[in-house]
Amino acid sequence: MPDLATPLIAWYRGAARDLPWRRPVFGAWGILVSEFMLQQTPVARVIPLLEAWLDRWPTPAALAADPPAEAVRQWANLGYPRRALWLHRAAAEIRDRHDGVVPRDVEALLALTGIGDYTARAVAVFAYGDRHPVVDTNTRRVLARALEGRSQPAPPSKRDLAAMAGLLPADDVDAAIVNAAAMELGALVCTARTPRCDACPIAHICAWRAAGYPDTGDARRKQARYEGSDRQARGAILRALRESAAHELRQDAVASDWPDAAQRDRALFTLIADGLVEASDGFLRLPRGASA
DNA sequence: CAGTCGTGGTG
DNA sequence: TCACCAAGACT
Repeated sequence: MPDLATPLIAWYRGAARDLPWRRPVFGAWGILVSEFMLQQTPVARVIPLLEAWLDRWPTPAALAADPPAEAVRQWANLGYPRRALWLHRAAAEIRDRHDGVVPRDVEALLALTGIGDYTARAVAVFAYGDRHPVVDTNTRRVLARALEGRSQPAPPSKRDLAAMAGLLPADDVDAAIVNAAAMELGALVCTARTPRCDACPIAHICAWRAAGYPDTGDARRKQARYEGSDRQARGAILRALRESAAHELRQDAVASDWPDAAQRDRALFTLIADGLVEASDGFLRLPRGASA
């Protein structure tokens, strides 16, 4: 196994972006919120909304004290609005189970709503400095190329965690940097479309480069078309509710111009099932929560 | 395991 | 122009 850690650490020192959540004082809650927002949403779109979020809700308890509707509205156009609901639930769980303190233990983090293998370890490592493998889509691509000689990674797997764990130095601080550096390399250099191999600090040990950059195929799931999809219909309904000054709309007026009425109704049904929308007496609202 | 879930920038 | 892509998680 080639040593990736040493060149990655050296490269990261000089090339890492100055991102808000990397500031030493950012705090575990800020890290947690940033990780929720970064799930499938690009960094540049997250930064302004993250800062607004933390200005409004500087602690988990502050967020949990407001109704989920406020979280969904503040989420704005980040996409996948279930994440706003889940972040609100996680905040309440942190208040109720952990005295309002973001837990440090990976198992406790995994038990929170909306937190999976990536986010749990990202918080434990980047907020608390513990030694765990953190594997995101960037890291999987870097390892697929450098170690397996593939052009694109296989679908996510539990094996990814073990593979990354095997690359981490013994020291906690160094291990955290290697985790961050692998992600950063994938984001800046070892990119999905046009990798900048001339600027890569591990090009000399890259199996994909040694093999002549073969196209090994792409086993990733392809995204469904968005235009005309149920997701677009859901987005239109939720946008109308977010932007409603009265915080409610007549059900027969929401997305009334949507071309496919059956699709609109189906989208609304799933939004209600997801807890993103509440319906009563002919009106739709964002969720106000169980307690008054 | 495979399907589902937003939104906007970009090559 | 339009398909691809983006610090995933849940069912």
